[in-house]
Amino acid sequence: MPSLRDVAEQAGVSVSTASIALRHDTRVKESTRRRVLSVAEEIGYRPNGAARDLKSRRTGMIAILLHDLGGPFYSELLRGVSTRAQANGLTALVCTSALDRGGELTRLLREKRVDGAIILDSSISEDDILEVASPSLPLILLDRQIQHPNLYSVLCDHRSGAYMATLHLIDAGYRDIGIILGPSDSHHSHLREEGALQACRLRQCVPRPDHIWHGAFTESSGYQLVDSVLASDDVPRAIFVANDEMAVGLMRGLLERGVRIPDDVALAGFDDIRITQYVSPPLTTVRQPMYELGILAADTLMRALRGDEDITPIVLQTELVVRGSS
Amino acid sequence: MPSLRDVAEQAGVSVSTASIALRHDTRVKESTRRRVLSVAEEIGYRPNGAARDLKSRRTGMIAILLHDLGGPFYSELLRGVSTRAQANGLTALVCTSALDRGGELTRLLREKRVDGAIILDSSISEDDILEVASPSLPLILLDRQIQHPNLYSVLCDHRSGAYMATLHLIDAGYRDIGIILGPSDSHHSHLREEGALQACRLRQCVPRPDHIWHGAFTESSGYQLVDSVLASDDVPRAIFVANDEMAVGLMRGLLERGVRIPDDVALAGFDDIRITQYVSPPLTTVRQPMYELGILAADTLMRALRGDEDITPIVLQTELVVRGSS
DNA sequence: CCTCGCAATCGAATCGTTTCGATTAGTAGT
DNA sequence: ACTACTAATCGAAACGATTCGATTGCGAGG
Repeated sequence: MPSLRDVAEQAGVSVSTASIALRHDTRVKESTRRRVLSVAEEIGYRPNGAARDLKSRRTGMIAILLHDLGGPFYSELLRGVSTRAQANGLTALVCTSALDRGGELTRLLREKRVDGAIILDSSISEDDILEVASPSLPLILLDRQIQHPNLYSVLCDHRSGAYMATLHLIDAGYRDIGIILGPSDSHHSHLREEGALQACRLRQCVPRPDHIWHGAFTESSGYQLVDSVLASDDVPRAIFVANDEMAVGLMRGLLERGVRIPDDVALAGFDDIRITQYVSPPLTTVRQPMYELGILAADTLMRALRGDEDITPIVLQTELVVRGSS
Repeated sequence: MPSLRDVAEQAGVSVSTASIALRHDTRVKESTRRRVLSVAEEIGYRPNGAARDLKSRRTGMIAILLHDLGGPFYSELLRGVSTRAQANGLTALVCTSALDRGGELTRLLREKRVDGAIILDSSISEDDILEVASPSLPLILLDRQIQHPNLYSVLCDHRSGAYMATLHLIDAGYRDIGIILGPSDSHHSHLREEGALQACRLRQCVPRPDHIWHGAFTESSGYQLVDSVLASDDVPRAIFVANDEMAVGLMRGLLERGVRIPDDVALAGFDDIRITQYVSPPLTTVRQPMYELGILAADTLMRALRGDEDITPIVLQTELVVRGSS
């Protein structure tokens, strides 16, 4: 409630002096500075963020836009981003769009209540992104690329991850490969499909078309696919599943039918979500370096905020994690 | 970049008219409203949040303060909060304090960049909370109580949850109970201990003092406790573990030692984190209704923002989830 | 004694909205 | 033709900080 003006009056100085005194500026005499500080303390002065932001044209805050918090690795991502944000004196906020369609875009980005943002949310349209990006609001896109001077990209190499996982299955002796993908309009699904097929081509064991299925990237969709998979006259000996959620669901279904893993069917997933370590057998999967992704995304944002205009995309490699399912 | 003034000039109206025109106020003629709107669109006008907040003294944003995002149920909590926030035209932000000690308190709360906040983070000190709470910044505390006119509490009944779980173990025939708690300075650990002991007293099977252990609420600390537990000359037949992380760790340790669950030792945990469903056997546990907690917290915040001064704490009940481990 | 330079402080403009009381125009009533 | 009223619009004052050029006071140098 008390404003800088109240502090100034009670300390017997002008508002401008009070302002710089609070910022420990050397231009004020030590004695006045102490006086201002003690008055501020005494009357419970708190700077008003809105006023400061308005005048200084920066907020000291950055946003991380996610679709929802359910994602398994968001905590690691955020840890990476926070680390760097704090080192640069910024505060990182997380905002989800799943339930607040557009609200967060308007409040945070359109109305510039943050200095920049990191976006990992394929449900936000390209148009919306293009609309809000500006020289004073650089955006870092994760796992997505849009050509624009104020859009920077940090990508994970999903293709090579899927390639490694599939190659691993093949080279473990399972030449009869099946593939379970996500929704056909999913960019990630598409990339992972390409990687998997590339490995198959290399080893000359491209799966039959009816050994490629599509799920919804959810556990239950994986579970439901078990019928289709087992219905095949010639069940594949190994399956690359394009994400762990589906892989876990499928695994549950297979075990219920008495299929032994990896003896009857080997599995590999993608994402390295936490439960992959706890299912039995533990699931072979592909890890995305989310912490590093956060670090790089934040660093890129800092660069952008400093005016760096190099928008060359940064690509991170994934890591194959071999466990009992293969 | 373009401001309301630019819009007004180009549309040939005053700034004040432009302002209300953009808000679809009926005081402006339909024709001018359209003109203003089209000019705004044309020159890419975007309202400046800081200016708006400064003048209107509200931001339309609320914050959820968590220690970190690693927590298993935060996504449910956030979903609850978001639902209600959106229904009231507010945007919910998540902010973690683990890495940004104090920064988020200053930027968001002290400098009032949000209208209110929901706090679930025992690492934020009572002093800090008391310092920032004010009539214009109501705070909702989850699982914590502080007496203050602008602090509202929503609590989960951890005690009765622990009571139910322990009673369930005893009534399943295991009279020889062990208890694994969290750090002794943890409020949650203390509440859960009370509940567990209350059940034991009721059934007259209070555990021996050396059958009560303390961990760190982490999986690895649970794993490490397996030695102490098995070292006992008289291993308890059932163990109530004060959180699932430790329970899962302990379970892993026990299985490695060839202990059968629940035949040799029965287990119950607390929290109902996701992996409890995937470990074998699935873990009996206590579910906190995080979605409902989010809903209630948000509703309480809305009440507070409307000036309601009733700070009577709200208490939510937990739910026992019986699975294979008991 | 006068001026110069420096340190300390001040005043006023500014950021971009919102809001409220004042003004103008237009219409209707008598 | 004049007032009364409403509808539409305007002007100016906030909101609370920052910032920059201007001012004051004072000791040193000539």
